[in-house]
Amino acid sequence: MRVEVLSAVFQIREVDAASAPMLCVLLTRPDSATAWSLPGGDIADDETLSTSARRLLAERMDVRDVAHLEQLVVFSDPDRVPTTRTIASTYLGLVPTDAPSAPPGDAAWHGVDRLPDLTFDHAAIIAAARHRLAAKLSYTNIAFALAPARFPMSELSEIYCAALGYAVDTTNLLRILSRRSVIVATGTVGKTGRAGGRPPALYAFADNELRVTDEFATLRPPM
Amino acid sequence: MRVEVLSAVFQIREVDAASAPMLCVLLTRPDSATAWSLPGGDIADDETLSTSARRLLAERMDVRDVAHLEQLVVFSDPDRVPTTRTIASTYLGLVPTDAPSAPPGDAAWHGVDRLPDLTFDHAAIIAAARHRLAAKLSYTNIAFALAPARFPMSELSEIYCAALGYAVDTTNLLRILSRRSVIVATGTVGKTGRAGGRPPALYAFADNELRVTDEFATLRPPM
DNA sequence: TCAAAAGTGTTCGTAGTACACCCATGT
DNA sequence: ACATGGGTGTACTACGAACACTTTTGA
Repeated sequence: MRVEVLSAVFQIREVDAASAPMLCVLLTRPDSATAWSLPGGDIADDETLSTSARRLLAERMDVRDVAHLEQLVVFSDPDRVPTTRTIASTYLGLVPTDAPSAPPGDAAWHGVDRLPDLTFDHAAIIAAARHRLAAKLSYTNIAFALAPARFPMSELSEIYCAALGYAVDTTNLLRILSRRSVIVATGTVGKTGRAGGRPPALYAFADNELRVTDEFATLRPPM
Repeated sequence: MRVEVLSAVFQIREVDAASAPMLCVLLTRPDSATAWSLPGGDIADDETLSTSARRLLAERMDVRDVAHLEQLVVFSDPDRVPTTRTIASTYLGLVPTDAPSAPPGDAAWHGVDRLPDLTFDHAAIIAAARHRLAAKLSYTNIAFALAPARFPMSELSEIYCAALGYAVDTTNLLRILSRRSVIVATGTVGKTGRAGGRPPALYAFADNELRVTDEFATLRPPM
């Protein structure tokens, strides 16, 4: 029985200059296989699953700027890998937009809406990761791990839009995240765009660690 | 390397007649060990982790009425079990109040606020399970797995109170769960209590499967 | 001075909390 | 009748959605 670690690592990237930035996932295709796979590998004897996931991403994918990493469910169907019984402990990883990332030759970032053929149940793992990310965007500060250190609100809005799959109102996003003390104004301003326009104020996330910001939508404790 | 399955199984039980019902967890102490443990064991070759968890609970604990079972995080610290490297895939299980449960001699239900000494990291697993349960009570119909088939609102209120650890307003609970179509009135009425009082209407959960009822507290999709 | 982008303010709806008050039953 | 518990109704609050309007810049 094998135990493997698989990571769905996301980054918001500009796929082409014309269109809006997109949520992308890191995939690898060793030995020029036909289908792409999630990066991962076997756990070592002296490491936890999460350190193993981080090590494998650094060693094999040269990805060292994973700002957030969390466990997804374990995939344990006896037949998920035909050859040997393999239990996959899966992870969601997030890389900020300003982190350099030059994946090796056999790896590449793929827009989540244009995924190629994937091995085994890796498509389901990516779907679970997307779902988890979308859910946590609404009640935690998880976007800190996708955003650059400083950013104008319009850019943050694009990040949310790419991760959620639908437009969000930049105005209200600022109000919500400010009220919850998720983001703070830095006092600095950015550069105005190519076609003129008011220079934007720059914001930053208050924390660099996951924090639940809206714990009880309902049934909150008295007082 | 061993892979074990451990389950934190909860049931709301009347510990003593005088006090309010309490959230209890099923523990076992084989061979009269000093510390108690969560039920579990090794996975078989042809089963998934969840079927393994269900099988082990039925075989060893004679618990067959697990209405809801879901994965918690995997505990993978190399030293969590001193003797052999053991990765624990943990589960949260819920048993309705009206399910018969006569655990075998080496097992017993323990109130979560009066836990005995526990082996290894089992206390942390129970804490994670409680946390998950409390969170899901506020945005899913997960209480279906704790409540009996039919119940007066006062009883459901006690269940929520026991699981959350604080009082909930029965009146508002009815309104919230009705609006979300989590519970429905059955049209029947229960028996009045020992000291008189109006006989309560009986309600039932609309579904017997986990459903997210309040997906987006905020940032909901447009329209 | 005009277009483009950013920021402010206002209105509206709705969900949830708290709590007072009314109803039905056994003793 | 009255105590006991169940149920209904009604403010009140707060948060978020939508959108109009104002401000600041480059061309």
